[in-house]
Amino acid sequence: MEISAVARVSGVPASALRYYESKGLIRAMARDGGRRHFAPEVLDQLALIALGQAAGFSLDEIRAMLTPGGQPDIDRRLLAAKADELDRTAKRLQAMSEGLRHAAVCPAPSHAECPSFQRLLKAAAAGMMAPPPQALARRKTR
Amino acid sequence: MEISAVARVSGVPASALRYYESKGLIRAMARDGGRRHFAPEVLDQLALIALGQAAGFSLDEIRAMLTPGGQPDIDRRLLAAKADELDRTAKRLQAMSEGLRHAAVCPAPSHAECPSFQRLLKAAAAGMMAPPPQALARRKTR
DNA sequence: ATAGAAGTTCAAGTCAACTTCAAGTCAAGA
DNA sequence: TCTTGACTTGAAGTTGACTTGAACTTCTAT
Repeated sequence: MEISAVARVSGVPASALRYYESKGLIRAMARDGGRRHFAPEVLDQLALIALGQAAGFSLDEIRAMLTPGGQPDIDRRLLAAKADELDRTAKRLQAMSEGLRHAAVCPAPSHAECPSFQRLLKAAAAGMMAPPPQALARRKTR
Repeated sequence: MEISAVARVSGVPASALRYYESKGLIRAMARDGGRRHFAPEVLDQLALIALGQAAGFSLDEIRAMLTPGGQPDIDRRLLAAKADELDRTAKRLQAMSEGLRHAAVCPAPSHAECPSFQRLLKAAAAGMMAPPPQALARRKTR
C-alpha cells in the first residue's frame, strides 16, 4: 500500500505516518522509486498505536511494546498496572463530575458560599484532583 | 503575603504565580518596592484554578469564569456540560481499563490471537477511544 | 557597608505529537 | 514534452502551561 492508501484507510494523516516511521513505530517494506510501500499489517499496528494512545501511553512507551517485527509484545503486568491507573482516573473524574454537577444546581447565591463547592475547592487545592502524569494525552481535533 | 509565602502555602511555584498574574488570573494588591503583595483570598482563587484545571478547563476558560474582582462567576450550564463530558470520559476510561485488564490475563499465546484484544484494537482504530478535546490536561510532575 | 537572599522583567527554552513549508524527485496522462 | 499530482526530505512552526536564564534591584542581617 502507498502512504496515501494507508492514510485513507486508517484515518492517520500521511505526515503522522512518516513521523511514526521516523520514530520507529512502523516500518515501510520497501521503497519503489523513493516511495514507501507498507504491508497491510501496518493497519493493525496503527490500531495498536491508537489504542495505546487512548490508554495514555506515550509514543515512546508504545514503541517499547512493539517487537522489531511490529508484533505486539506487551508486558501483561504493565497492562494490569495501566488498567488500575485508568480505573483510578475514572473514579477521580466521576468525583469531579458529581462536584461540578452539584455546583451547577447549587442554590447558594454564589459558589463562594456553597459548602459543597468549598469542599471541592479544598480537594483541588490539596492536589487530590490532579491527574496522574500522562493519564490522558491531549489530541488535536482532526 | 509575599510571592514566596503564597508559593509555599499553595504549592504553586512563584514562576507560575507570575504567569497567572500576567494572564490576568490573579492580581497582586499592591507593590511594595516593586514586590508583589497578595491578599489571602488569592489562595482560594488558586484552589479554583486548580479545580478548573483538573476538570479540563484551559487557563483562558478559567479566566472567563472569574469576575474582575477574582470572585468566581461560573455559568451553571457550562458546569453541567463539563460534568457530562467528565462522565463520558470516565466511562470511556473504564471500558479501556476492562479491555486492558482482559488482555493482561488473556490466555491466548499472543495478543494478536486474542479476540477481546482484537475487539479493543478495532474500537481504538475506529476512534471510539479518542478522548474529547481537552478532556484532561496533562501536568508536569512537580 | 556589604553580602546574600529574594524579588523584578523580558526573552527564550521545554515538552509531545504532530503539521506545515520549501524545495526537489518521479511517474503517468494529454 | 509538459504538466499535474503524489511523493520525498529536512527544517521550522504550533499549542498550552509553564520554566529557566540573564541582568538588574531591593530587602535583611551582619
